[in-house]
Order: sequence, then C-alpha cells, then structure tokens
Amino acid sequence: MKTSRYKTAQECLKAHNIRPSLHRLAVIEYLMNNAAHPTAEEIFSSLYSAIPTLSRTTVYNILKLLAEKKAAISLDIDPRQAHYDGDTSLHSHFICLGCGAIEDMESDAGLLSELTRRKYPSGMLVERVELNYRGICRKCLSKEQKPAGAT
Amino acid sequence: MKTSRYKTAQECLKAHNIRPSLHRLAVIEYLMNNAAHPTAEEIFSSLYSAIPTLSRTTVYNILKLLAEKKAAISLDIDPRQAHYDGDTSLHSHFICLGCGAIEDMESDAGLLSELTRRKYPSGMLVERVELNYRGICRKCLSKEQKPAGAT
DNA sequence: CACTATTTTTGTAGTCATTACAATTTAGTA
DNA sequence: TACTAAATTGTAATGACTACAAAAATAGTG
Repeated sequence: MKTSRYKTAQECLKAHNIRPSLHRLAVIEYLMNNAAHPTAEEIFSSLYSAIPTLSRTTVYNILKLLAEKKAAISLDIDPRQAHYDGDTSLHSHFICLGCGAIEDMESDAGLLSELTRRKYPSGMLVERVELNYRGICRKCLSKEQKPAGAT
Repeated sequence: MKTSRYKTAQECLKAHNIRPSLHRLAVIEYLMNNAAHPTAEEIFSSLYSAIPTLSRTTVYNILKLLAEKKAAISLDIDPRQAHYDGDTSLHSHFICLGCGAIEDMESDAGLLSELTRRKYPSGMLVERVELNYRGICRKCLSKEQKPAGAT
C-alpha cells in the first residue's frame, strides 16, 4: 500500500533517468507529497511562492517529461485540464461528481494487473488499463443530507 | 451484444425526453450509426454537407444535452477533445496509442456492473465505472512488423 | 580558470476545443 | 394571426496547452 516507491525526489528522478534540476526536484517532490492529483496550474501556483522565478511553461515541460519517463501519470479524467499523479503503482481513481475531488482506490491492483496481462481476442497489445469510478464522495453525501431534511 | 437499444433516432430521443428537432435527430442518428466515437468537430463536418445551415455551436449544445439526458456518453479519453458514444450500454474502451482509434470492448459488461454495484469501504456512492485499455491495436501492430524486418 | 557545448528555463505569441451570450429563427398553441 | 417558449445561430471570449526562439544555467574539457 505504498504511496510512492521512492523515499526522495532525487531517488525517483535518478531511477527514471531524469537529470535532477532544482525545478524538477520541486515538481516531483510536490507530486510525491500530494495525493490530491493536482493540475499544472495548481503545481505552478503552489511552487511559485517558494520559487518566484518559476515559469508556467517550465511546469508544463517538466510534467510532460515526467509522464514520458513514467515518473508520473497524466490523468485523462477531467475534460477541462490534466491532473497528475506521482503514484505510479497500479491503482484506480474515484472522481466525485459533486466536488471534483479525486481519491485513490488502492484495492484494485490485482484486478488491474490481471486485466493488463489478459489475452484479448481482437489481438491488440494492451499496455495499461485505467479504471475510474465516478459518483458522490462521502463528504458531499453528508452535505446533501443535512440541509435538506425532507425531500 | 446490441450496439444500441433503440431502433430509430426518434425512439431514442423520446425515451430520454428530448424533443426531436431535425438537428437532434441528425446528431443522435450519426452517433447510433457510428462506432468510431466521433468528436464534436467530426460530427459537425460530417453533417454539414447535408445540413448546410448547421452551426458548430448547435452540435456542441446537442451533445451536451444528449450527455445530460444520458442518451449518449461523453468520453474523457483524449486530452485534446471529447469523444462521444451513442452506445450507452455497459462496455469499456480500447484506445490505440499509435493511431488513436477507439474500439468498444463489449466483454466487460459483467465486470462493470459488478464494480458499480459493489459496496466500497470509504462510503462513497459509485454511480458509474469506466474502464479504458490503452495499447497498440492490431492494425498498428501489423504495420510495425512489416516495414522493419529485423529488430 | 576560461571557454564552449549542451541542457534547462523563460516569456510571449499562438492554437484550438469549448463556452457565453445575445440575436434570430422556428415550433407550439390559443 | 399573434404570442410564448424552445431551438439555433454566429461571434466573441475563455482557458489549457504548445511552439519557439532567446536567455540563463550547467557540465565538460583543455
């Protein structure tokens, strides 16, 4: 149930053959310490206070690089913008239709690996499988019930 | 293994409480006869020759309406643009990383319905589940092998 | 150290899907 | 026919993302 298989940002970049510049370290570290699946903009504005010379383009460049080298995952979950996940282990996502929150579902690792390995009759080569749940999260459920009373 | 549970576009719109204007009929009919999971732009330009008064905005409006009323599904599969699916039955998708083609995988209906029904410990309410396979389709696999020879 | 080549970062300008909005047209009904 | 509501249109705006060329930082070599 490890959230990241690397202890440090350094280690993670090295393992994926990415040269560890200060900005790259900052981005990957942010991803590793953030289970919130941030967008490029969220990463940029969070880091900007600490690194005022940081450019938005740099964040986009780094995220693209991280995804290419498989140090992070780009999630096609939100039609508005891409979300990024520093946890590259097999897991699925729950997306709340109410508040948009994205939660990890670690329990599907076995299912996902089986679906990836399986042979498919149409003869395609499956490289990865993504499983997304959409619904209402616990927080939004409790908000819905309290103010209403009768329905 | 029905691709659409309605025989006619008329029938489909009526079943979802959507008034059957000519444009709406054209769009839903296009979706029903097209397993290619088209984008808004593809739908627009395909219909434009037959309906020269058609506006791009109208296509966007109609697609939004169809998705809201669950007469079609908006697929968050491609970060560039939304793809639409007129088949609202439980099925998953295979997306080719080579050519971008989207294929239906009808075989997962049972799995999807089980995952939707399942109780989750975190207490969220799961409304729907989407399962996406990514890899190389059969066509692209055969293209890769022919020109190379040795590798 | 000095000098050069390469990598990384920057900022601006552009692209492109999608939406907001107000005006116009069409359909439904008395 | 006239009035109301729904549907459609076209333009302008939004906003995420990318292209690109210049500037800055870094690494390598004598």
